[in-house]
Amino acid sequence: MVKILQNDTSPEKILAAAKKVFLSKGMAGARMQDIADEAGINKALLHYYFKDKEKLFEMIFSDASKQFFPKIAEIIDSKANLFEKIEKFCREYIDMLQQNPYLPLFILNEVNAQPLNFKEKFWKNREPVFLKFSAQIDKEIKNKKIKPVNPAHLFVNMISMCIFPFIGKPLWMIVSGMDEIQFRYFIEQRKTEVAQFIIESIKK
Amino acid sequence: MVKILQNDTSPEKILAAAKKVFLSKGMAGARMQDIADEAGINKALLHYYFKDKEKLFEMIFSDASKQFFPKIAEIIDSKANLFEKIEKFCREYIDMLQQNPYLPLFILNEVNAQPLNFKEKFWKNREPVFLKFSAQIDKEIKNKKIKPVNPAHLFVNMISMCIFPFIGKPLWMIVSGMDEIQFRYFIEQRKTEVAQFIIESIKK
DNA sequence: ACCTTTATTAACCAATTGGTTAAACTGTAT
DNA sequence: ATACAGTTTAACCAATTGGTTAATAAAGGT
Repeated sequence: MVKILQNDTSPEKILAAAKKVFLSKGMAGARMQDIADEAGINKALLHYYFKDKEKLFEMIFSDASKQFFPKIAEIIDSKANLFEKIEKFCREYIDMLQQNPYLPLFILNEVNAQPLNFKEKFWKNREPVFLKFSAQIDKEIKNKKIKPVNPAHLFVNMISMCIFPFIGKPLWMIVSGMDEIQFRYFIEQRKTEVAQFIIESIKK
Repeated sequence: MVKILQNDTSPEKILAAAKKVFLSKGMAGARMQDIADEAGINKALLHYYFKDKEKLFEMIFSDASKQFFPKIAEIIDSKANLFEKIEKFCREYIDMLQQNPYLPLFILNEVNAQPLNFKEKFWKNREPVFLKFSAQIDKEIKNKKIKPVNPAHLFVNMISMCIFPFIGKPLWMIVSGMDEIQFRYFIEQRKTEVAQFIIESIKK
């Protein structure tokens, strides 16, 4: 079932189609013909506007990166106290992933496939977001606001619980017997459940 | 760098090579010629012993499933108390993943790509592992041993924190600046840290 | 109207890739 | 030695696929 996109310029149609195909099939599984069909245009136009598959993929990946990463830094940098930040992060990040459920698997597949390529092209001049987070945790520990926990594990735990359910969605639906509507509600709950779970664990 | 396997029968060499290639490249990215090279044999032998790419892939996937899933049920079913079970699960499951770090991304990519196919071929007659876990949680809540938590979220949280670090490994190494040795130590810590983090959150 | 540039397409091309074949090789039983 | 079954290989084949080309259509300026 190919849904042809209308009302946009050709490059826009191509990007929308490429995003859809690359995010669900990945670089290796995506077919240029499928992207052209999805966009409702001739395959040659893909090369006319974007040179080749790799360039088109990089375009999509770059876009996806901008959704996936800056959101984390943005909240870590904000001026809320720790618990508020944790709540805000879990709520907003899970919400963003709910609207882009294929993002995590897409990004992580590519980073795993070519870590060095990713580091050089997409991780130059990034803010040291984890160091900031870590520093704040250490401060809160020193001020006796939270138990002495390892910031690295806390950070990874939080990220894991936010992201993984989207990667494991179809498996979890099979295991739990949930349907689409129940899963949607389950994710809705997690927007507050995850932060609560974390805070319960680290609060004094 | 192709390392040719020796001392085994051809089918064994093929399976070992196929596992290596499929787990790191996935179905779409894997090449039959690469598998043959890795096994140090002629490509035609792949078809002689395993018919075609799909059959060979299913062989590997079936094997991987047997590592990935039964381990969960095994521990959930054991006769320990809840906290011991959580500790045992996190320790043993993370340990297993440490020895098979590509397993999660491999399994989850395939399940996401073809959920129905997975359900029919690999999830028939499985034990209702989540229901058992859920029942035990409800019992512990009723007996006032732990806070009233939602078993579904608890289960997904635990699985997420165990599995995700292996999917996000290269990204986390870039973000945190860890090298291989540090990451290994980080995982070693998580074998106890994750369970502790969970128990701190739910204990009364 | 006419020309020029840009956009779009059908047809085509070359490389890759999964899979086949027929011949050669290896070991074993007679 | 010979026959025979199972094993292995080089060469080949057909389909797929990323990418090109040359011709056509559309748009814009004069």
